[in-house]
Amino acid sequence: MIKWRIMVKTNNYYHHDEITVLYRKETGGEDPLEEIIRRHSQNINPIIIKHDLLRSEYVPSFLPHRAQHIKAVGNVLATVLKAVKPSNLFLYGKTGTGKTAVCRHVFNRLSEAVSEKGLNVKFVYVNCRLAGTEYRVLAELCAAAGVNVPFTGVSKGELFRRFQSNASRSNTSFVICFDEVDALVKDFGDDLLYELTRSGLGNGWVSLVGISNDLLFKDMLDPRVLSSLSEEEVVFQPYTATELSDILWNRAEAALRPGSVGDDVIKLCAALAAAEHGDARRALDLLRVSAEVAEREGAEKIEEHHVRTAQGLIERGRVKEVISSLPLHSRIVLLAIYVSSKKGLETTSGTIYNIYREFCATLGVEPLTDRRVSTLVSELDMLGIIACDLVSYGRHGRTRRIKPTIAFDEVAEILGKDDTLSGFLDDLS
DNA sequence: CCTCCACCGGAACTTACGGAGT
DNA sequence: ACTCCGTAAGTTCCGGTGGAGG
Repeated sequence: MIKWRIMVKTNNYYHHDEITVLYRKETGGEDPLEEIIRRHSQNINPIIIKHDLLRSEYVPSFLPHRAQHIKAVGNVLATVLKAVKPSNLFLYGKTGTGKTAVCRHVFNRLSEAVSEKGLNVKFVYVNCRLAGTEYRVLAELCAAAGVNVPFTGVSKGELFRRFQSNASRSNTSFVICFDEVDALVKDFGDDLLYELTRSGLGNGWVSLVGISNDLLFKDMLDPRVLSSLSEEEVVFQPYTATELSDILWNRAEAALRPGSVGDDVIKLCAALAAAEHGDARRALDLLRVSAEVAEREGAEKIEEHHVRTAQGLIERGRVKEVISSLPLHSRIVLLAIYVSSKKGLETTSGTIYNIYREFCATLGVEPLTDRRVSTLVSELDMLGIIACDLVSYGRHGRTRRIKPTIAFDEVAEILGKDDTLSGFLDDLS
C-alpha cells in the first residue's frame, strides 16, 4: 500500500492536509499573478471569512448531534479527575462520523480540567496511519513524554524503554488516543498495544483510546489485547443528510459571509455527502471548495452549480494527485492497462503483464516480476484508478479482469506529461 | 465428479540505504 | 570503523482456488 501524506504540524499534532489544485487560464501577455494579487489584496467580495473553520480537521467547540457520544466518552475518561485510571476505550464508526472530533474535543476539555487541578496526566493523540510505522508511533509518544528521540537508528525496544523511564521519572500518567489503529495493527500486529496495556509507569498508568473505522478490526486482535482494550465501547453511526445540514450550517454561519450561502446549497452538499456514507469531512470539503469556486468567480453567493463544479474538481484533483505521484513501474503498469483497454484487448493479469514487459523493453528498464506487478495492480485498485474483479475461466484458469475507471484521455493527459511515457500515447489519441 | 489452468496472495527472505551508538 | 537498527522495494517460494471441459 502506498501512502500519500502531507503533514502539517500545529499544536504538536500532525494533520493530514488535503490539497485541491485549481487551475485557471493564463491571461495574455500580462503578469498572470497581477489580477489574483489585486483581487486578494482588495478582497472585494469575500465569501469565506474564516478559512480555518471550514477545514475538516478543525475541532469546533460545539459538535451537533454528538452530545450522546461526548457524554459516553466523557464518562469513561473523567475518572482521571479523581486520579483514577480510566478504562480503556474503543470508538468505532465509518470515516467522517465524528470519532476524531469527539475524542479531541473531550481531550481538550479534560486536559484543561486536569491542569486546573494540578494533576499529572497527559492526553496524547496519535494518528497511526499518518505516523505510518510502529517506530514513529512510539517516537510520537516519546515526544509527548518529553524525550527527544532520533527518527532512526535505535531499536523499538529502546524507544519504549525511554518512554517508560521518562514517564515514570516525571510521574506522569497518559491517556493515549490511537486514531486509525487498524492501520497500525494490520501492518505491524498488536504487540505495541499489548505492551502498553500491561505496562506500568512507576506510580503512573497508561489508558488507551482506540479509534477504528474498520468494524472487522477486532478479529485481528489477540484475545488478550481485545479484552483489555475494549473495556468500553462507543459506536458512531453515519450522519444523516439532515444532521449533515446542521453541521454545515453551524460552520457556515461562523466561516462564511452572512447571506452568501442558502439552504439549497447546504442541502445539496449534505445530500451529496450523505449519499456516500454520511461523511462529514466530505460535506465540509465540498462546501469549502464550492465557496472557493464561487469566490474565484467573483460571485455574490454560492449557487448550486458551484457545488457541482466543486464536486468534479475534488474528484479530478484527487485523481491527478494520485497518478502524478505514482512511481515509475506503477505508471508503466497503469499505462499498460489503459492502452490495452483502449485498443480493446482483453485486460487480464497475463496480458497486462506481457504489455508491461514490452513497454519496459522499449524503455530499456528492467521489468519487475509478475508477483510484484500483481501487488502494484492491487494498489492501483485500492487507489480507485482502476477496478479489478476476480473471474474464473474454468479450464483457462483464474485471473483478475482489470477495468479502467477513469476516462482514457484524462489519464493520458497526466501520464503524457512524463516524457519517458508520452511516446506510447502519441499514436492513440 | 474430477482435473487442471492461470493466476492470486501470504510469508519469508534479500538488498540497499540512512542513521545511531560506541 | 564497526555493529545494530528500521524502512522500503523487490524477489523467491509455494499453497490455494472457481469452474469449464473432460
